[in-house]
Amino acid sequence: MNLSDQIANQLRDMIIQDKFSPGDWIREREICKELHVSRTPLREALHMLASEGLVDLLPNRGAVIAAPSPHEIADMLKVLGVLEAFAGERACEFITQEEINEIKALQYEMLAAFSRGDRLQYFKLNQSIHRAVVQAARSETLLSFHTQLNARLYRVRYQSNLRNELWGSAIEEHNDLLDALEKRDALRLSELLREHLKSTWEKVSSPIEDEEKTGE
Amino acid sequence: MNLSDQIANQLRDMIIQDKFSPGDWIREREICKELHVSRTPLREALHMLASEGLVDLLPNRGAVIAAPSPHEIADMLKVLGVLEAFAGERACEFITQEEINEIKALQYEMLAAFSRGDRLQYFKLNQSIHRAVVQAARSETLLSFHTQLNARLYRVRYQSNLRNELWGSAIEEHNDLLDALEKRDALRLSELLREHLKSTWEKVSSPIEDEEKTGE
DNA sequence: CACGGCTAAATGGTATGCAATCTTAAAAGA
DNA sequence: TCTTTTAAGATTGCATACCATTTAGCCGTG
Repeated sequence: MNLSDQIANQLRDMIIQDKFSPGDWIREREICKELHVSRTPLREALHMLASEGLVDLLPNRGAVIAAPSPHEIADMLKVLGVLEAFAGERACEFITQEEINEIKALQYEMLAAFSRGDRLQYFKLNQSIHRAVVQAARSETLLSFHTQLNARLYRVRYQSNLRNELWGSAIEEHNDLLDALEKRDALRLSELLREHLKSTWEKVSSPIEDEEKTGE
Repeated sequence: MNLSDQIANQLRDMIIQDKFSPGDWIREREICKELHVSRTPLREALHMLASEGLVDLLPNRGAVIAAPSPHEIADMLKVLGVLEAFAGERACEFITQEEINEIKALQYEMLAAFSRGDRLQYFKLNQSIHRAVVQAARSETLLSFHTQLNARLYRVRYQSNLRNELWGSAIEEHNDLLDALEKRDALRLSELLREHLKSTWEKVSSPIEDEEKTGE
């Protein structure tokens, strides 16, 4: 694997894990020292992240971490909802019993994380479940777009998950989701997924409105 | 605008306009001479195209123009259908009369191109109409994914349009589409768009099967 | 005659240097 | 004291040079 790709992955993780905040400047030389690489592969990595929408490239002024507005976030969640709804339909068609069992296992692990109050683990398992459904849809294109959108949304969703009082609310919805999957009820599943994303927006939006007040 | 971006645009156009064929190798130094730029910005551009799926980057072996398999093409068209169906729903909600009139105008120009037997112009107008519908959906995310998918599919669609006997078949479907738009019949429009992409696959798939025989 | 290893040329990967641009801070004038 | 201008410092953008890897051709051997 290329050094550029490795760096891109590292930066993606750093952005997602909040080592950078939206609006933060990325000073090339600084990151170079930190990752012990030269500027060329770093710059290539930044261009990749830019075309994924994770950073904005300003001419002669380098890169800043993308800071999507509430409007843009709502927009992305809408499209994500559409993609997941479609994924759900197809998943009902193609998913194997083993995959369903794996999702069940993830659901139980998520319950465990909830009981322990381990929000990070809960969040990751939550994401894994959604990813598993999309993977069951057997569409590379869908998976790649889903991954792209999730990367852009990851931070904001994680933040809202950390703060929100309703952070365990996905459990009920995921139970229904699993039920629909087992019965291969495509219509209900796709409806559930779309609803699920809508409720995500509600959970996400109130913290965002708080954040708005603290300034850009 | 960055030199890298300019180069990326140029390469995109060259790929789309068939100056490269799928599977072709991109020899960096060669293209550098041709475009009168150095390797650094060219390589940055290639990385961007790679994350858009237009080229594949092989470690230590450079870049090749992506050659999607028939299966992958079908997959992309499916997802494109979903995106356009959603776009249709939203377009019914947000589109203005001016935009509808513009689409009508494009439709008439398409008829003109059809009458003249100008396949290239016909094809471009066809694409413009679809893009106009997506733009009316007022979703940046949707538009960007739609653009990305179209770029990946452009060549294959253009090729099939050139060869196929049924190259004027979109006219009837587009008439229905306009009708649904004017009546703001979201359900029918989204259904039409999905159907339209399905028929695209049928038009695309037979030439591909022919091509398959000539070897990878 | 065929197969395999070796060497050389070509290609991609990375580092660094130089030029252009932007940011800043300080100094001077109003 | 505040504003404006200018100059220095820093940062990015691009080019080139160097290193590693791959590939293809050739020679030698079985």
